Amino acid sequence: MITDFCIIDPDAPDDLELAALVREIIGRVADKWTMLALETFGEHGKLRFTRLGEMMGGISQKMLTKTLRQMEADGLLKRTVYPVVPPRVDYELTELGLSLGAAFCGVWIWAEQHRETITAARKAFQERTD
Amino acid sequence: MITDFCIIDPDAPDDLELAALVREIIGRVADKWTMLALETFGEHGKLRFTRLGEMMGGISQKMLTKTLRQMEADGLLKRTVYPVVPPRVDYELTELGLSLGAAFCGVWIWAEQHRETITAARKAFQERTD
DNA sequence: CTGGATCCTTTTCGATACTG
DNA sequence: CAGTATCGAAAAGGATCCAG
Repeated sequence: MITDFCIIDPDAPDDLELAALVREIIGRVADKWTMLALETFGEHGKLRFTRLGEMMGGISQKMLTKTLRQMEADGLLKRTVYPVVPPRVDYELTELGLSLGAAFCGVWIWAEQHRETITAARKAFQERTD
Repeated sequence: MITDFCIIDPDAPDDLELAALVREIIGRVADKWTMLALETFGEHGKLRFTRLGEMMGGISQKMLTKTLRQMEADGLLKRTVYPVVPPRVDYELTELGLSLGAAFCGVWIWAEQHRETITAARKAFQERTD
């Protein structure tokens, strides 16, 4: 499937089911809030719920909860609950989460490197379609 | 921003505005249909509207149009209209589009390599939260 | 402090019908 | 063939209130 863009494990199965799974996985991790969380954890390491929300900026607590649950379910995040009152919960990336952050670097770098080209393309397209 | 995951151009500006732009760009290109289109073009090169829709499978013509317009606006895609009847329109990736496909390889490979780990994590999480 | 539950608004998306 | 236009269903997302 990906063979035109990159060298890939030739033994990897190449059926529709796998492609669907891979896309489903990417669809989840490529989520706006997931990426932002990944970035925030990458910068600050272990974080508590409220602090994380502040660092991410603009996320509602509902979305924060949902994002964290999803990342935890996918094994990207480790959640540690301290049985104290008031409750304290720490979140930090797992090895898997860290490796995803690394994998995403290619795209982040691409976006940074080409941001001006893209902005220019958008402007040109905008003017072209009047 | 990304400095914890990868080595990055030290001269790159590092303000909130840039981060927002980069995230906005990634949010667009990490879209499900955009990624699928990228993959399909990577495999088959130049394609016509209807043919592309067939190759992508399951996409509505409305979403196909929207995805193609968006990619074209961002400079990922070149659209060629032949003034014939019935109309013929060819789409193919630009250099920028190809480079994005390459950048996404890291994530695709990550998803393929870790698909079983993720599936297992999901199952474990599911059973853990009963 | 950490979230679950609820309500409501906004956005997304598919299906359908229509045009040059 | 390659779209545009429109409608309604469904999902995403925000705001608020409440509980352990």
